Amino acid sequence: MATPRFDIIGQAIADASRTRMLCELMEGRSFTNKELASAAGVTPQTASAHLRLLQDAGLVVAEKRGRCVFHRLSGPEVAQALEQLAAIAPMDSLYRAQRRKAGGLAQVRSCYDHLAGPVAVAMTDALIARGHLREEGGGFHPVAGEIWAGLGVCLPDRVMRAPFARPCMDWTERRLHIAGPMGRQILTHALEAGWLRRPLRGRGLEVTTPGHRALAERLGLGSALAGLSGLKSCEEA
Amino acid sequence: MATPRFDIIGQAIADASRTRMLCELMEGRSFTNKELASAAGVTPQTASAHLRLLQDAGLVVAEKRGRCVFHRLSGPEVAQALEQLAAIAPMDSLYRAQRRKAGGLAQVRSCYDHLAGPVAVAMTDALIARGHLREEGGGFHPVAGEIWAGLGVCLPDRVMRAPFARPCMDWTERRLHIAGPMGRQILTHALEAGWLRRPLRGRGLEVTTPGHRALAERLGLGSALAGLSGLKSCEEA
DNA sequence: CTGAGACTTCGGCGCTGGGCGAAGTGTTTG
DNA sequence: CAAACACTTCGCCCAGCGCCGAAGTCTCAG
Repeated sequence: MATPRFDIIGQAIADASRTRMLCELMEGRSFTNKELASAAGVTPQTASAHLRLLQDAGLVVAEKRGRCVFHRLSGPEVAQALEQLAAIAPMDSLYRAQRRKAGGLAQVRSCYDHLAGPVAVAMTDALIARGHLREEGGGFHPVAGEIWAGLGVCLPDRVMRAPFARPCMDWTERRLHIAGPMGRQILTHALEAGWLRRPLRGRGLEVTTPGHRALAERLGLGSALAGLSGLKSCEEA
Repeated sequence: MATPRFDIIGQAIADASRTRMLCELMEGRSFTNKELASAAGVTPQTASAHLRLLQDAGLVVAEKRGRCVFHRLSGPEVAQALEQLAAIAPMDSLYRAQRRKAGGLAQVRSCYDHLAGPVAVAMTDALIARGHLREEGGGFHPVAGEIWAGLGVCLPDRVMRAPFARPCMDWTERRLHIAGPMGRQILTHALEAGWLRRPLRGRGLEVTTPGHRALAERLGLGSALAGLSGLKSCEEA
């Protein structure tokens, strides 16, 4: 029989430790062996074996700089496939408790190359409610040019000609939100405009004061952002 | 850490036998234990264990009718996730040889709920070349109404209002083709109009004589269909 | 009722693979 | 050069799982 070798990918993601590493890597940044070992709760030598396996499966690429090795997902297709899996995978049972404890954790975060978390879902809802975006047939369609006006963003023609919004199932919200090229542009712009900032330490993204104002004024997200003023990223224990 | 349990899905697809079963199930129909055991090359009792596992992972549902149990993928999300994985998974090395031997096998087939195979790819290309479909930002966009005229198909308003075409990476061609709601409509129509037929035995779909004529005249696919006249589905060995 | 067929359960075998401690390699710092 | 550090390799232990033969359950045909 002619078959794609799902099993090779399956082997790679079949282990809980590797799953945790991949979830970490979904943030889009590079991570060192040590960071990923800590995220997975194993020793560095075990993590090393896992990462080698993930590399062999083609999910992860490594780059050596000095005495450090930086690992990241090998491409957007991988992130997209993992997202798709997350849509059908059960959630970690520890999740709900942890989320309560962690508070603001993951309110805003990056999902490989676009925004995710409750705020991203709220943004998508607001864009639809205001007529800037249309949901149909399982996809998001921008109402020509409108979406950019809604965000108050000026974008290059190249992007205007390819404003395709791929839906993405959020891990925590289980709701669709904007991914794809448009999602990437929104994240990029939000970072460039200073609405969001990657904190030096820890996970997630910080909403800056101008970011608060912009999202509240342009999309009416004041209430969704209510608990976030001065939000610092939260660490576990 | 809050994580989706990729590993549960991973465990389920981590085995080559289960991979073969899933590929079989991707056709979209229901299959019995015995059929799937044969497809995977294992005994029925082993297949039974595998299917139980796939069921526990939520990938497959079983329906008991009389003394037979029919298994099928639990939903479109599963098929979509598997497609996405196929895009990043290496192909079975036996594949190329088998494909040559099998000849017409898989020239046209269903991929869960839409068309796949070389002919589906050619259809997509033809629709783009003729201006009925636009590819941008990683998605396909119908040029309003035109695609249906191109296919000579009259479809309900409901579909016209939601003509979203999700791209799908074909297993064999490694090329994008039409999936999503539009893909489902195209497959449904092709079956209803008698252009395609599910053979009683064997895999894939048959292109009927009217189907040949319709695709050649409307989309200029005469050459793509050249080797297929009177095509019967091919069995292995 | 009896036999055949589809499927599942059970038990046992053998292999694979995750885990860590200890030791090794290469790089940066002092 | 020596010490610190990041990472990898090696060797070992043990749990888990794929596989099949044999036996059991359920359903249908005669």
